[in-house]
Amino acid sequence: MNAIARKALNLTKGEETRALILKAALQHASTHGFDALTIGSLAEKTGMSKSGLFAHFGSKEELQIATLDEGVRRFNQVTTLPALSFPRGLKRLMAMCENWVTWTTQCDLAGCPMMTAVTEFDDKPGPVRDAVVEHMQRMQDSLVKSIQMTIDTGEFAADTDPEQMAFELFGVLASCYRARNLFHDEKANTRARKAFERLIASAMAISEPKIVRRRQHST
Amino acid sequence: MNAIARKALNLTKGEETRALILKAALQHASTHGFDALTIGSLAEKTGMSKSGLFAHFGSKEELQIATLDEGVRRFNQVTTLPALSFPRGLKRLMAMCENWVTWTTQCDLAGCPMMTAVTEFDDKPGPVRDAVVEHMQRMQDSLVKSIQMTIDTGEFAADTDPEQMAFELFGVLASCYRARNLFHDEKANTRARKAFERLIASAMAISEPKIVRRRQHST
DNA sequence: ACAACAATAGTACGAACGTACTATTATTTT
DNA sequence: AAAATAATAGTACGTTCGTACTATTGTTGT
Repeated sequence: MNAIARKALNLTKGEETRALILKAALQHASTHGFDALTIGSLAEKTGMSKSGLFAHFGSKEELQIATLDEGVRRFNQVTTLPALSFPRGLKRLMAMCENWVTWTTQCDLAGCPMMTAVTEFDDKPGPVRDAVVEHMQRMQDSLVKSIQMTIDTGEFAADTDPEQMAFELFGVLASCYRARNLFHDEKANTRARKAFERLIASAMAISEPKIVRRRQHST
Repeated sequence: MNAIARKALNLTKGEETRALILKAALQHASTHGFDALTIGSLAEKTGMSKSGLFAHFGSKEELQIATLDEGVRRFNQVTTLPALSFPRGLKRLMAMCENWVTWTTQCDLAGCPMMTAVTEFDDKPGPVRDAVVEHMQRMQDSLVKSIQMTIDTGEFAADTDPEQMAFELFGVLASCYRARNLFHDEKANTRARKAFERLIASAMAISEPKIVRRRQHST
């Protein structure tokens, strides 16, 4: 990128390089994990010197956090944001589910970087873990809110437990990623969609016509 | 352990040490992952020398695979095996689900080592990945078989899709582990149980009395 | 265009890694 | 008890790691 194009985007040279590094870093982390996100390998991948790259972050932990942030940014960009164009309630929730299934493919990532980060740092205290927890908590809150909205619109039964449902939706996604990445199962996405549908269907409010059985006859 | 006690168990000194190492290794891997399973840290943890420990495995990969095998062995020991004492069908399947929820606690492990291994090696070709795939495939097959049995006993509806159900059961477990390890959510186990129940209930065959609606009246 | 500054490269360091190779103990077999 | 063998420890090597520190190049504002 030349200086003129950069100015048009209001980017300094440093910011541009940083973005390029993070793109490579996210790809690397989504494939090999955040621990494999070494300064050396990333320097080689970007064609930079170790020290030149290092200067952008100051520590490996900062690099990991920055990469995680970038992952979340991209995630929101291709899942949450587009879903907002749907009316709040069931439509929007369903759009989000569908976007979850396809987002890594859309972003040209091997696996889901957040899912990787979760298992990698869930028992490793420190700033990176803190960042992971914060991000995942925020995502979960936003999901719970979406479900609550669907209750509020009357599309989900009033006694639906939003947190329980979020818990189960997340599980479907985890299972989908595993089937895709470990088994290369082509049916993974289909299975995930079916599971989402089942989950959503079972939460749906039964609406008219209300059926009242006056008499029951056994065969 | 002295030589006499060892002989009683038909163990050579080497086998005993190996078992002790693997116990420590499994604990370490379940907490910090299989990549953090370094010869040095493990030697320190067991009070052995690096070379003395190394000699038992010959390579890091072999150590990782042996640790994974040990994890699977323990898993089967506390989940699959006890479940076999229940009659085949729904009872046994439910026992397995319950055992999944509690097995890491029972074995004094921080996280589920297999779940960790899956995300750690799903994109890292090599013998360890091969071992992970094989183990997970075997587990899934056994789960599918259990579900099929429950269909055969008539407890699950005949049109139940065993693979789809296995997919969803696994997701619940993944979500449970995440909630426990990342969020330290005490409700994780309860949520998992509820999810299992829901999943099982929705697959259950509707049995007598068969209700036939002769007339429908709208309110 | 030139000074001021930002960005990148170069070099060096101690630590930890996996794994040879050899030496020394324990254990087992005869 | 001695000989044979298994198990463990010691030492050393080349790599790679993260991160200082300094030098050089590139960019930007005046």
